[in-house]
Amino acid sequence: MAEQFKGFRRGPRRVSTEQDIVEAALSLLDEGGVTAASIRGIAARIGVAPNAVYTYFPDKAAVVKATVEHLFGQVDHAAFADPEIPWRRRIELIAIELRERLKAHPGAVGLMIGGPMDGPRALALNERLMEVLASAGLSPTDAAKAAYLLVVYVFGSIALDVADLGDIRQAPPEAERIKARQAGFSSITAETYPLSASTAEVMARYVSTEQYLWGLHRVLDGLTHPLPQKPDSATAAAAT
Amino acid sequence: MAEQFKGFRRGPRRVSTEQDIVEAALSLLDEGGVTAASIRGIAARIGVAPNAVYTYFPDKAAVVKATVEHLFGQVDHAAFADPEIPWRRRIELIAIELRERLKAHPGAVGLMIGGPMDGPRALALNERLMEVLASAGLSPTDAAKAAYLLVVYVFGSIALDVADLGDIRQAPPEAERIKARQAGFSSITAETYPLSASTAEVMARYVSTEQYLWGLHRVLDGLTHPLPQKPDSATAAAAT
DNA sequence: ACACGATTTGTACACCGTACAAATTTGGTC
DNA sequence: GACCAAATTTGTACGGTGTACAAATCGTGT
Repeated sequence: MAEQFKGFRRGPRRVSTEQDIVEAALSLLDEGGVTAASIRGIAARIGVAPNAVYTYFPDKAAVVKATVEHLFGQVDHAAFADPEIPWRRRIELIAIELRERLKAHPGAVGLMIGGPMDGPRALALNERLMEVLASAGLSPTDAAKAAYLLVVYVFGSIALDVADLGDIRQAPPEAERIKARQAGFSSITAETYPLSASTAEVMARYVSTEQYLWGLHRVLDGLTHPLPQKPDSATAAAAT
Repeated sequence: MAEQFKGFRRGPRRVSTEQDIVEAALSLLDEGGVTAASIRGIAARIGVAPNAVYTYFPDKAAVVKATVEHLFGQVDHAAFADPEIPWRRRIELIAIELRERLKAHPGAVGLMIGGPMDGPRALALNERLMEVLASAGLSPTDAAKAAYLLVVYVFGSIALDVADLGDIRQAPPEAERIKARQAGFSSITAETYPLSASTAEVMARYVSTEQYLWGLHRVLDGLTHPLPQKPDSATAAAAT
């Protein structure tokens, strides 16, 4: 222990640390989106030259990675550990917590989807999920697969929620938008597709927490009560 | 009709069209990832000055949008329309088709997650899905919600599949990687989290089509056979 | 007081998206 | 065939990005 700590932090540490950088990145992300979270912007916010960041992080990717990890660290695991709460409710609570935590930083969500979710805290979340599912009676293998499925649902849902689904949410396609689109790439979107109005409505409506939880429970239903599989349809296709 | 077509295409159309641009963008995306698909790169591939692209597209975002739409256009809808095939198998077929089509262009997947999926072809896909679910006996409202859930699962699954999950897949964290990480952002990842080896194993294994379909069918199970809801847990939380 | 090492900074390079005006090519009209 | 107008391409340029390199600065142990 004493030997481990021998090499003390030296040098002119004035303002910046890893924490400062990550926090600056997060705040910039919230204010101005992904584009605002630049190395130069981060450095300017801390009051430091851009290159100073490279003392603590080798890459910008590393900064992003650390920021994502920082977000995962804010997720409260308390509900997971409480054995008083029934397991389904526990998962529901953590799904809500995760969603609210991530939706607080929409810019960051775009960063982790397709990005680095392999940090220790992100994996720890998956680990806890598996434990809960195992305690619900699932076999270790099924619990692992189920945990992955749940993660997919939660993140996929949040991603599509936060995503820029264009102007579907805000307004029906007016003539102006159509004109602009046709001017932009006419030959590609020249064909017409039958589109009912309900599609846009549903996508606009699904952002609610209520429907998020509805989907979550349908997934849980399928996990805990899988239907007996007929050998002719799904299994046959999967075996190839 | 005749009046509509009066303004004929004039001018020196030598090499570039919307199609050429999109195809160049896609090929560059496949070869070098997102960073390679730059306006300058696309223009260079067609043998044109970078600015020439802006004749056909107002933005780079428009190019991305068109590329994503182009991908959706490659998805074969045939299985959807065939009433001979049982509906569950139809959904399975389209899920496989979509997955294979998207996995052929991993770089593009990162583009659409959190990106523009509001094109006519993307919406048409959702529309067909709703039709199949409705024909399976679901009410229009439930069909709409179920379609959204399925889209979330399919895209979330593919996204996590294609995503750079770090080195989890490839190798266990060796001392070298740990050292590099600690050198990069020591104070943040200094804490240790309990991590079982199975987490990494499961994530590494789940890329298989078999498990992708397993999850799909569990979701379908939950959709077609939702458990009777107890008023104390989920519904109470959702009502708030 | 001195030196060492960690940290910060200045400068610079290659790349990005894209705005603007000038040049080029084409089709239709006289 | 000459001309015009419109569509397309290009040259140049600006501000932005990530980041490599060497020089300068500062805190700390001896």
